[in-house]
Amino acid sequence: MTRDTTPVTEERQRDADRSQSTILAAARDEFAENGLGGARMDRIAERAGLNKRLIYYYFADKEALFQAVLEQAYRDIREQERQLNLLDVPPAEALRRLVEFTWNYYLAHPEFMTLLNSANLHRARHLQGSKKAREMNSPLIEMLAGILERGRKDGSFRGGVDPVQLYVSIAGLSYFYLSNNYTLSAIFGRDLMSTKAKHERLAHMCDVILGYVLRS
Amino acid sequence: MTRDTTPVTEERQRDADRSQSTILAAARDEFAENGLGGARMDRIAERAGLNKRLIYYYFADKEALFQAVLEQAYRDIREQERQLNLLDVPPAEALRRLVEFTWNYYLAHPEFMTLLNSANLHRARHLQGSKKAREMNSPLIEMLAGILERGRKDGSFRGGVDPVQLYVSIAGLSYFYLSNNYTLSAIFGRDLMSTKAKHERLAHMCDVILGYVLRS
Amino acid sequence: MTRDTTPVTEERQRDADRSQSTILAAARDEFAENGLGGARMDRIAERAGLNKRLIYYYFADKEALFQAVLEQAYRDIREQERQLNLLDVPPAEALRRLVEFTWNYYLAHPEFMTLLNSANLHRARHLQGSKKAREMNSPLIEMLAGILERGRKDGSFRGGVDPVQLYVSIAGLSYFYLSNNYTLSAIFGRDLMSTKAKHERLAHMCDVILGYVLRS
Amino acid sequence: MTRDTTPVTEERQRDADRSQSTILAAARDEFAENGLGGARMDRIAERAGLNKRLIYYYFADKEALFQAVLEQAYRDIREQERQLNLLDVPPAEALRRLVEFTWNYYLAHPEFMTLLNSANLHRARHLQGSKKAREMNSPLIEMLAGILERGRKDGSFRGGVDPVQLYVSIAGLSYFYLSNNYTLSAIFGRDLMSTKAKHERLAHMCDVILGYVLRS
DNA sequence: TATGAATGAGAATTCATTCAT
DNA sequence: TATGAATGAATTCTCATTCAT
Repeated sequence: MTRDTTPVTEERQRDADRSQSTILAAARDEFAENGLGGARMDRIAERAGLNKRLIYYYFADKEALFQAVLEQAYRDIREQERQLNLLDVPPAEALRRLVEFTWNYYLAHPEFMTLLNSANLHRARHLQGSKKAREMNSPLIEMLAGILERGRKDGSFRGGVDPVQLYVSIAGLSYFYLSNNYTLSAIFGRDLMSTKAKHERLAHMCDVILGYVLRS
Repeated sequence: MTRDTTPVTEERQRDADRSQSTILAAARDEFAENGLGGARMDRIAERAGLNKRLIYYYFADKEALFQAVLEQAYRDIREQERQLNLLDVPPAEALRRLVEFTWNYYLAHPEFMTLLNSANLHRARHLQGSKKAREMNSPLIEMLAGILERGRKDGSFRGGVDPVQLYVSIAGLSYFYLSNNYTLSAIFGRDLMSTKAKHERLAHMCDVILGYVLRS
Repeated sequence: MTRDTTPVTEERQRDADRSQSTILAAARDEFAENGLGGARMDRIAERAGLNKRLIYYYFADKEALFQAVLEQAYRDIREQERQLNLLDVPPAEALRRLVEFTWNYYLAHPEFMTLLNSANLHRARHLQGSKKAREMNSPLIEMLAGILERGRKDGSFRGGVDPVQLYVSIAGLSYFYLSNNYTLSAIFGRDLMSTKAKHERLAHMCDVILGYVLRS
Repeated sequence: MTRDTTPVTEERQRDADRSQSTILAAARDEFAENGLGGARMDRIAERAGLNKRLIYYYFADKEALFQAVLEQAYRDIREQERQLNLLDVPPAEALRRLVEFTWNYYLAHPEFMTLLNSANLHRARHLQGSKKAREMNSPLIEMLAGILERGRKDGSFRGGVDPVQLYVSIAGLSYFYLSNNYTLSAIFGRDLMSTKAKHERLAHMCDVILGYVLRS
């Protein structure tokens, strides 16, 4: 009997897990494209290919779903960040790689930026509720601190650089360009997303960060 | 007769104009607080202290109202930017003032950032329709170009700096910090909006920009 | 003084009359195109090139305006009908002309049919209120009675034909074809409004009416 | 298990079907009484005893609902027409029955006329969209063609009668009288819907049609 | 006579959510 | 676990009508 039911249960569990992450992925896309206010539960169900009612089976309501999506998004980026290994790389090169990583992550995950915007529009109340806020702290801060320390020690970097400030600056340089690329393109009348433009932006950002950090 | 009718006409005109800009201001606040999807026409009317129907009398629909708000927001910031006179200021100091101006504008007008986010969430389609997109080009670009030129000439600045890239970077440094301050505060567990934190951020940004631009 | 004001008053009166009939014409078109429920006071004002408020100056409300339009429409058709002089025409030819007149009137005034439909949709309550209902009686009834009498006397027409019934039949033969021409065209898959089709219809209707009335 | 689920599914299906046709019937009445522009979705829901939202669950919008009502109305009349069996009836009698059928159908289904009027007010655009327009072709046309053929063969009917024209005429004779009965009654000052008046009309129409068709 | 501004009631449609199975 | 049917409360937008001049 046990043998009989156990696999069934497991299978069900697997189905349940799959449904749940299908919903999460669909919701992420919908929220990313339309914001929290513009997202539609109907469309999420449709994207997921599942019944709308099922969403409510797994998530209390739209808000809870958004919070889950947000947490998942943080888990994803932190996971990627943890893969970055810059311990053996010379400080300047390490910084350059870090800038590049941030840029590429936003490029590959534009939804992360819109989710972040939505979260902040709502004053991050979805994070307040989450006990995991602290877990969301980026491992990049630690990494940056290490790099800065190494650079300062070998005399190539200036001292007194706050890794948190630098982290925010690195992110901001990519973020503003990519998140506002539609309005910026319209205003400047040039395509900011062409291959050439993207190369130039990345080069500029590296110059800025290194120009700031390198001891002259 | 003339005396009688003229003021009447003017007052009417003034009423219409006043109603329209009252609506615009109310809409700006509502859109800024809730995004395009989360904004409520009812609330806009309520904020404006005017009949909801009147909004539709002056603006075709929610979208058109949003577009009008956006255009107004750009007019406002460009107006402020034009006031900045940095011609007589030494290049390095001029750059510092420019960073400071940007920072202070965002601080004083947080709604500008959320409006920008909303506009980009919708792929700037409200700008595409606007013939004024080009008028929205920032005078800061020209100003920056002049400053960079002066700095290069007097030997204090490095050459080859693209004013557009630099403009985007200056904006991005403030923008990311302020626009995402809720999530960042939650994650870092510190208040990014304290007076001290704000001072530190401004100092850091000036360091970054000048560190990059100054010839070592 | 009298001399001075009189012409002014007359001119004003003329303006007033003109405005009123401009409104009536605009309203007739709007009601004809959209029915009573679908007509829009805004559009009527726009069509008339006059301020919406003015409509209310001359007509109590939408209903009263519709009633005025209806009365005008009846006045118009009765006026035209009165022009028909068939006294000197041989009975059979007179009937043929009458059929032709009806057909041509509907062709030239499709709005008359839609107005009639609207009036009947509302159970002719706009006519009930009108003291003029009786004035709306068609002179064609009398005319028809005369023709039938002449035909019966000269032995060419059958006796016992009710002029009212015949009037309704003559009208009905044109009306159904023209009023429902869109659905009929769609269903039959042929264009009922081509020149050829119209000729055929007219010939058919004459055949029907004369076939019925002529003594065999 | 099978026993358990089958009826469930069926009942669900039946509920959905029932809701849908309840809505259709309610909508038909509302549209018939008020026209497309005058009909109210609220009232349709109320008439149906169902939630207004449900209407939108099954029908895209008011227009689509109207189209569905129209198609249903055509299905209904065509269904009734198909029941008419006039093959074994002598031609003259067959024609008489056809006139009578048409008359009685309109009498019993006055909503059909107002729906038709609404459809034509809107230039039959609801039919254009419907692939079924052709299916709506009346079987009466074929029937009429057969009757005319039989009558011509046995020498009682004249030749050269177009069944489509005759069909339109038969319909028109009833339609005009019944559809416009309110205005006609007001104008003539007599009740066109009294039993006597209706008898007289039917007799007249038969006389007209047979008078036209019968060889003298 | 004429008009632009303003409004309250209402109408279509939408949306998150729940029911019943 | 999964789903189609159903709903109440909004929400955007419309419309006839009135105000003030």
